[in-house]
Amino acid sequence: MSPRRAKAVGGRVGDDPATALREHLVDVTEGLLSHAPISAITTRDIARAAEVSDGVLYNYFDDKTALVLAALVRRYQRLARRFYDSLPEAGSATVEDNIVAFASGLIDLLDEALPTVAGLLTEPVLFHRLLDEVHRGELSPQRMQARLGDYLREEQRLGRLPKVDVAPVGTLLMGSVAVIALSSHFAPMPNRAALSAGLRPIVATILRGLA
Amino acid sequence: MSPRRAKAVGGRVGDDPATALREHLVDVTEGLLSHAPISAITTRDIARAAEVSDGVLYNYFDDKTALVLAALVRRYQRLARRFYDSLPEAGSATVEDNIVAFASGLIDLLDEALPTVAGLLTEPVLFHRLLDEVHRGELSPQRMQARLGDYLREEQRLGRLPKVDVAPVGTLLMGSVAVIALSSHFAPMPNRAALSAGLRPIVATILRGLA
Amino acid sequence: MSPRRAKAVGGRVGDDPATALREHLVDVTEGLLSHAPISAITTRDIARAAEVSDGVLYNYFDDKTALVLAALVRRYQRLARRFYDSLPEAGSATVEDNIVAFASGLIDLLDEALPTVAGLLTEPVLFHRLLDEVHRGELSPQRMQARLGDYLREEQRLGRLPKVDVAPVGTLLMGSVAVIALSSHFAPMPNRAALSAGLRPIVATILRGLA
Amino acid sequence: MSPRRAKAVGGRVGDDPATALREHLVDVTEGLLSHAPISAITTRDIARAAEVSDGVLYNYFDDKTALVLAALVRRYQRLARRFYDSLPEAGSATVEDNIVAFASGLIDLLDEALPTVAGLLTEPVLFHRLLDEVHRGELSPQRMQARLGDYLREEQRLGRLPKVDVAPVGTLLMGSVAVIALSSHFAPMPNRAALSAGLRPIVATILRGLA
DNA sequence: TATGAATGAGTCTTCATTCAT
DNA sequence: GATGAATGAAGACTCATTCAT
Repeated sequence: MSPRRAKAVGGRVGDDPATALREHLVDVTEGLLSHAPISAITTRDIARAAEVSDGVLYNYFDDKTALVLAALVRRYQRLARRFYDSLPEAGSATVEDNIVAFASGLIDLLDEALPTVAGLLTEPVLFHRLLDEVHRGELSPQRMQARLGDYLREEQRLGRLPKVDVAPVGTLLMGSVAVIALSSHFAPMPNRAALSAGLRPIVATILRGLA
Repeated sequence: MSPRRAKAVGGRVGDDPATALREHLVDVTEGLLSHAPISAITTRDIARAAEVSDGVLYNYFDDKTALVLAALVRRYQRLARRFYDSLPEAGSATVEDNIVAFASGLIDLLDEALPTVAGLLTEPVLFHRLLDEVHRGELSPQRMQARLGDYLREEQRLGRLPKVDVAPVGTLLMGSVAVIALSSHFAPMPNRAALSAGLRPIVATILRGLA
Repeated sequence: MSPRRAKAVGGRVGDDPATALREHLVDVTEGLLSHAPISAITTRDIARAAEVSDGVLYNYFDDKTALVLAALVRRYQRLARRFYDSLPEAGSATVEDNIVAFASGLIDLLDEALPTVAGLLTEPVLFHRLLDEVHRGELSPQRMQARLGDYLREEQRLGRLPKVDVAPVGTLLMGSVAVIALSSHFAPMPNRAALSAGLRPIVATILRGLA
Repeated sequence: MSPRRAKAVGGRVGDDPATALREHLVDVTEGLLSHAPISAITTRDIARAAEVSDGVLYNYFDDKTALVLAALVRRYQRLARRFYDSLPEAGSATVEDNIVAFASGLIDLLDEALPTVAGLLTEPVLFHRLLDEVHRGELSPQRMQARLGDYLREEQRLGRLPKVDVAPVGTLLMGSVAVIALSSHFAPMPNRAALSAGLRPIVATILRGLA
């Protein structure tokens, strides 16, 4: 019953052990977020998964919400980073292929993020705090749309795209992608393969619309 | 221990009073659905809001879930009905105006439905039961998309639209609308007016893409 | 919603209809007692089974307990009556056969009564009120034991049984029967056939003990 | 909202305090079992009686059922142990005295166990789980009957009992004892003294029956 | 007198949070 | 700092009983 050391922190060499435990809790919570809706994750689940006692979390976070928020931010950043890293370079391949690639990246992103986001809409407080955090950072959603705009304008500069307003492309593409990703969750018989296949004609239509 | 008469049922003239309370409960629950995520609505909240005792709901529904389901179905039908009633006739006005009108209706629909739908993703059982109910009815989501297709084909017959495949239009339009509706929830400072304004160039781009 | 006649009372010709409904409730409740433990029978179950409204029972009984008590008394009397009617006559067949017959009747009685009695021990109030009722009547359990005594003394008078004290026979027989009946409920693998078969050697032992 | 230390655990010196509370809960529940039928014991009653908060029981048991089961097993073992410890040795005193002693022990056992056992018949799940537990242990009911058989055969070997089949003795004795124990519950005015007094002639009759 | 909807106390169970050790 | 048992407010649901009609 006397205080014991946390068992499973491990701690990367050179890290402050206290910080290490904090990070460990966030990691573990982030992991749980992919498997269950927030409301179904209990503090005990987290403690068990982290192989740590029930009470520790309160040594590092004000409450459960604060921990979950930290995990959500981390999750968002991981997904956003992966998305950014997969973006094509202007001038390479064909414009259509590149836009399809961009859309595919978005689908992957949404596909993973949607369940979590959906679960979040259930917790307005958490949700708005997450938005605040996320918009503060350099990987904000706004910048994701802007990035597509940058790419398109670069292609216009390279003469591979007519010089018209490219703003609607963002909305059209994001939207189509969202429909596709959502459909795979909503449809009575999810058929993501077919929907993904539908991506190319959609991109083609958008590109024709730019002409 | 001392039963009393229900206080707030009121009852529309000519209604079966028993049915009246059942409807009252559904009404009240539907109302609560707009203000709070499903998981945050307790049976007590419902009873309080209905000014009725804690146990009544079980006189009319098997379950909290059954009541909530009834309220969701009602909500869906109300929104879908409003949407259908706002649809333009082929041949009237301009095609672009009509599609913008269609999209506006969708935005209104999604705007109200999204929080509820999102909250539903957390409750798979309820969600699938709602889908079953909703697909059984005449206002099913499928028919909503089909309706746009019908309209576009009618305009093709009238010669106001080129005779190409109109399928992508559905996805593009639904998607853009979803983005716009979602943005109003995600953005730190929702600016729906501006987003709605962006609708016309988007529709224009889609129409050009059909040419 | 206006008062209606009870639907399913039927009423034997010439009966006071009010009494008829009272009896009907008792009948129905008695029926339910064979199928479920008392604590699992709700007033609603009774009303449903009687095809009568939820509240009627309170027009004829102080509360649920009073109705159930009436049903228990009726049940007891029915079983006891059946038992009495199956008793052998002194002088007929053989003494051993007659005692076996007596024991068989007891087994049948206990077999039906045990679940109900067991369920009763859960409700001390009800239980003691039932005992009071039952001991007041002419079919009291005491008289059941006495009846065996009467039979045995009659056989002694007929010279078919040695003239010793027959009092222990009652306890021995009732007890063995109880063990047999109970075993069929308690045993992990009830094997009533085998136990019933064991009856004859037991009776033989008892008779030898009387010599 | 404001957790406090458990008040009444006390803890026997040297015990693991966690185990102490678990045991305390079982003790308290066992105590309640003697005073009230299982179905009338609420989790709150237990918590109150243990002077502990409503939720603790779920820190140690899956279920109310699990706790009650533990208490029942304990109760059974306590009673069975007492019974075994009171059994006579073959060869000592007289055979009749010894069998009377055996029967007295059984009466004591049944007297305490009957109300609980009866209440159990109402809860089939609990009942079968208890049987499983109890049959697994070394104090199983089967061994109780076997024990009497062992004793009688030992007396036969010592020449103090005729060498006939002793099987019926078990049923006869157990049964008579059951009748006596039951009578003390069924009779309007329990008169256990008188009934116990009736034991000797019964045993005498049984022994004569063996000759 | 019969109806049956309404009542609400009471049941079991969960879980974020605290705090003595 | 770490522990993890204890807390107790809630939550969904049941059901004997009442009473306006």
